[in-house]
Amino acid sequence: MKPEIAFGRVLRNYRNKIKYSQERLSSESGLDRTYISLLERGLRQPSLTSMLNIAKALKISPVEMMTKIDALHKENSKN
Amino acid sequence: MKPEIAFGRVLRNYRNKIKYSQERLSSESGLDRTYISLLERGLRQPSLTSMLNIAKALKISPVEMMTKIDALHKENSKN
DNA sequence: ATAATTTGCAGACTATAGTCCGTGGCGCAG
DNA sequence: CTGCGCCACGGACTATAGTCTGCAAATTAT
Repeated sequence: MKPEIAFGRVLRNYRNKIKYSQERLSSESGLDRTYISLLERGLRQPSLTSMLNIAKALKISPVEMMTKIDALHKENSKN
Repeated sequence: MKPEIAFGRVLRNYRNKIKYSQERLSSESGLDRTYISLLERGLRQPSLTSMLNIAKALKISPVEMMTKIDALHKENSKN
């Protein structure tokens, strides 16, 4: 699976888990709300610092986040 | 420490460990030679896919790489 | 049913990621 | 000294990350 798609799914999963709106996550992470939307839909991929800011806003470690991304990323075609 | 600096140090460390030149790493990762140089000096930060490509070229997992980056990143001022 | 919250999306924009050319410096082998 | 591998660095360029405004559709709540 493409990295942007994997990242988008992981992002949306964690955001739903803590019941944040995109807007709330936006203000916590310092990134634009519409950009969060683009990320979740896999239409953009983040830079390193954006990843770190988002992980912090989601209250997870960047390592945990990368673990999930990598797992999805390595998947062959399925989903 | 700023994410770009942390990433640059981790990158150079791993590249030296496997004794690749920047040019070799460039061709393995599909990224430009001069861009690798910029990354190592902390003048640029990578996107997610660039990180994944570089980790693969360095023959390490993205999770391991992120672990090191995060450790350096969390350091307060020292170095 | 309707009000409020949330999200998708478009367009136009600025900042930066990433490429491609080259040059010159440094260390080291021949 | 000369060549060679490796790297820092420059300028100019294209692609994409990230912002901002605003509106419409969908959800959820009342």
